[in-house]
Amino acid sequence: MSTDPPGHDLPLRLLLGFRVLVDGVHAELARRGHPELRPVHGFVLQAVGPSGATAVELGRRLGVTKQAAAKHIEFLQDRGYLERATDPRDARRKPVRLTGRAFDSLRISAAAFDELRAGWARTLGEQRLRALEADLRAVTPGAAFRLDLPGWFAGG
Amino acid sequence: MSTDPPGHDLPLRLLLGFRVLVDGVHAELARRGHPELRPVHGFVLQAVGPSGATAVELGRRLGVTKQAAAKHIEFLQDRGYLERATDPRDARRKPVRLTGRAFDSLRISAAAFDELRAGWARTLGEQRLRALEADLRAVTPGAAFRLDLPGWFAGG
DNA sequence: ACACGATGGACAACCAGGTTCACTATTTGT
DNA sequence: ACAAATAGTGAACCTGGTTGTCCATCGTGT
Repeated sequence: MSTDPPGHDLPLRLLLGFRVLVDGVHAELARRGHPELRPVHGFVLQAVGPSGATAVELGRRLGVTKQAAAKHIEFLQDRGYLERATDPRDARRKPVRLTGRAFDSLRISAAAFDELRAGWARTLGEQRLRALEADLRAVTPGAAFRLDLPGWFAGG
Repeated sequence: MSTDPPGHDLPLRLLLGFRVLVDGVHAELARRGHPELRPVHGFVLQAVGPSGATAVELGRRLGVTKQAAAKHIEFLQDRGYLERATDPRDARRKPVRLTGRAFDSLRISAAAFDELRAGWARTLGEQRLRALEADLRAVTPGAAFRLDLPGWFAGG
């Protein structure tokens, strides 16, 4: 009797929205000197954070194994986004830190996300956009971001 | 001067929302006799559709190569979700059709997505949810679903 | 002081999913 | 009739995830 829209439209739109925003940011990143960065790398750099992280910590934050985290570290270190440090208190730990280049990319990302959001605000109105954000927060868990998109999606 | 929320929250919430819905549907699918189906498979079955498809057509609909599509076909055929047919007009084509098992899984998925949507409607109110759907449609392209999530995200 | 368990890092093997390249069979069009 | 386009298949390769294994280092309890 109700004429509710079909439920399958919602997940599609959510994913599409995610892709639109992330693609927009990475187009800007590519323009501004970071063409090698893929969506996944932004999340990794974000997870490393200003205080750095070890492979184990990074894996925990991202919801993947330490080995998977180590592969990302190697990739980003090779390209100048991370640098290794040592921990004088614990010779086992080999924390990585963000380089200037990494901070530069994070600044560009943040600005691009803000600009994209402003575009949505122009389309929807700030009021509606805030409602959208609030509603999404209400129906999603507060949980941290999980990096295992490929495996989750396709079944690793 | 404005105190706009940071733009980076939006993509996270969109992705989280997608995951919540898809995880919910697949939990239900697993309970109802389809534990092997991964998120990606739902999209493949949807893309095959009631009228069937060949590997080339499927690849086009999903935005991946025909070889990638063929791998999905092989997987789903082995598990009884797809069956091969022949085209008497063109011996090159080997279209696949959905089996009864596939239709069963699609019915379960549709019902689960509707139920999940109803849950969101209970939380947000039907009004707000419709606004959310309309707003998402307004800021996302009408484009079809692209299957290349793993490669897109991590850089294949 | 020392042995033992826990922790961090690294390496190898494996699987999934995507890609490109190459090849065969069939159809279509000139 | 023959050449170009199309459908399917297989192989090699890349990435990113996993598990399993091993070694070095730290912390703890006896």
